[in-house]
Amino acid sequence: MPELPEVEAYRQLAEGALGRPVERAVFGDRRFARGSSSPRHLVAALAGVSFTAARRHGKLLVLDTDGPDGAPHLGLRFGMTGRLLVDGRAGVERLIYSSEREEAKWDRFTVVFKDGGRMVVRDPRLLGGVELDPTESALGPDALGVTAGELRRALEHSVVALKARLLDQHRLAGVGNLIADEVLWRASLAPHRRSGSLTPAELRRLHRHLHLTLDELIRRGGSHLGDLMPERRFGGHCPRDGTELVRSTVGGRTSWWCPRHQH
DNA sequence: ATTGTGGCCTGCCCGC
DNA sequence: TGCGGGCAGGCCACAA
Repeated sequence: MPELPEVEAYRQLAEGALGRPVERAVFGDRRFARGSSSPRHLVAALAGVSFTAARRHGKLLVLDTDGPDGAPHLGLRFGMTGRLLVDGRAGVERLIYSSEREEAKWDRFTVVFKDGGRMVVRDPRLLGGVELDPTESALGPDALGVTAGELRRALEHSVVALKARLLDQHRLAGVGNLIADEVLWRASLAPHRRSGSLTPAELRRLHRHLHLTLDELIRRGGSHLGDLMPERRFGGHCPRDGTELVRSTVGGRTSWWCPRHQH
């Protein structure tokens, strides 16, 4: 599913859409419009502009424009099944939980450029969305560049489950369910640990593994390519010590973890 | 303010 | 072969 590594791949793909005047934008499904702007307003704001930068903040992809009225920013979210295509090329090949099929009705939002090319958000389940001028300040620091101090501030003074905090995009942006399980497993921390209970050593360990894991998954090419992923099922075993994994719901999400080495 | 819960959305897989 | 139910989780509205 699109977590930080996939959206980073989408961002790089979207760089191929920069500097190309937009002829028109089209909603394949009006429900894909998010935020306070109507689909009509969003489409009108994009006509004639060119994208000037493709930025990623957590799982949010932002395309800046050279538009006149304060240069509108286009926010793209991909939910768990959304893909980005530029001129027919996909940002990632395989997307777990989504479908490989090509259905015209899944093209929820399309930007047609004056050169004839196009950028498409394809999302079978409509869990993503397109928003004009998304409120980036509502997001926590990006997980890829988060400092140890920022991570500590995102987690301290809270009795909420550690994993729930890691998934809270307002505190830390970019970690989704699969990566949360992978990072906690690598850092030997139980998902239900109270967020504020981590010792300085555990915080350092978590910070180190967060960066190592994200770097590795970006290199491998997807959030579903972690070492824990193949065992995230009934009867699955810990790749480190062979213990049968436990499944529980933490922070409202299905969580798999090793009862022997994660504390 | 913080925190937890349910709903949205629909492809896919399973059992009957 | 079709059908119903359960499942997946990012995000948001809502309640306590």
